[in-house]
Amino acid sequence: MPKVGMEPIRRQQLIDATRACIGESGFAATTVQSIAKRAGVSAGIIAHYFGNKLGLLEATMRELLQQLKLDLIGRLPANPTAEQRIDAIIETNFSKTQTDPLSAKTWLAFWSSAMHEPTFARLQRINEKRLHSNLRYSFKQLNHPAPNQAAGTLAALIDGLWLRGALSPDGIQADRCIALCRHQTELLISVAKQHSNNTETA
Amino acid sequence: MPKVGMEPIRRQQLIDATRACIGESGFAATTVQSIAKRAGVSAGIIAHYFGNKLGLLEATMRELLQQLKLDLIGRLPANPTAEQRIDAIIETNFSKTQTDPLSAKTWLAFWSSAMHEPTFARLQRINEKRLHSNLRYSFKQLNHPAPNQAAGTLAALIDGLWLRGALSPDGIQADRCIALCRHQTELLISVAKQHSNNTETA
DNA sequence: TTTTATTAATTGATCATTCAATAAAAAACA
DNA sequence: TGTTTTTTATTGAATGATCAATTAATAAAA
Repeated sequence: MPKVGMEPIRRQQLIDATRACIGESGFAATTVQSIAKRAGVSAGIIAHYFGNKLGLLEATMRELLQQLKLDLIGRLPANPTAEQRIDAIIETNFSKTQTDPLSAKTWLAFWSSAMHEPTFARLQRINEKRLHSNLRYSFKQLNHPAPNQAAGTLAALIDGLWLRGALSPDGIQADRCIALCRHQTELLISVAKQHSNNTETA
Repeated sequence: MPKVGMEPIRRQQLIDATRACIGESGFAATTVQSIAKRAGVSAGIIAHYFGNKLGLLEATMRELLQQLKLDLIGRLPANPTAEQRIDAIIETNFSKTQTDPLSAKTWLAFWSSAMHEPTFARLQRINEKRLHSNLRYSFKQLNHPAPNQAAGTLAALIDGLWLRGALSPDGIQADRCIALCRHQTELLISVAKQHSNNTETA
């Protein structure tokens, strides 16, 4: 049956199947057999395209991160204001593609594996730092007196809502999470404005 | 060698060993062999006291939850004010016993397993609800206009700081987390007070 | 003599990886 | 153009390791 040029097709099929398996059954129950079966190919092909199981898992996590990155870029207007940037970050993190139960479970599975798998830990840390520095930059623009702290608060709030949603039987309530994050942002900005007024009049 | 009355001793040894194994090597690498070895007993004894591996894991998670519960009770003064109650909750969640890297990793491992293991999911949900309802009750006492939302925010912030710390190479920075949560609580209370004034003068 | 405590070895299942075999397609060659 | 060789794509079976659970055996204590 072999046709030429299957590599990109098979790679994508296998990555998709991996996401589906992890989301559906978790990391522990995701075997190369179950992935191959879902992708409709033989298990041996995984070694051919990804070297081994870890290689496939790494490629899968990379794609999740890439998707998140592109999603944010797509939501950012040209020359965004600080408020717009924060808003785009919030919306991206609670977008449909990120909060459907399958993706949410896949993310959390990778997060917990990152504790003991250096490959995942590295990727996870890059993502975490990007979120934090994007937020910090925005709060700096808003003259927040403690941009680092404000960014840490909002980043943790996003991750926390995310985690609680992933573990909840109802899944992530995106609208409610976005509303909560927006409200929190307003709170943090109002603190920044009060500070601005105080230093101006001082 | 058998002595009588070993049951409580062995149970505790095995639970401790399980926590240590999961915290050190993660869920995937924690086998009954590795637990038994660390506890200095034979693997067969696990079946004798806990039925099977899942039974031991469940007992381990129960102990983590119990410890958290007792920790909070110990920190609550008699007839606490709402502020005191919130403060005790924050301090408990970032206490030494909860934030040392081993415990943090063990918690996160159970959280992610809860996605696909109903036994863990049930226990995790009970804990989550207790945190939320404790906070909601306190914000209600403070006349916060949206106690449910305020509780959701602080609970998510706690979990988020917790998650980010568990995945960070530096571990959980308890002091910083507590300071952040306190600051957030003040923010939320100040909103409550403004609301009180508005409704009084209206 | 029965109960409690414990081990070490066995069993059977599962899993990732490797490997030999197969064949279509492409390239090299005649 | 026709033929041979090489490359690419794929499978299914084997290999060997690992693991949870079971079991038979042992012995102290009641």
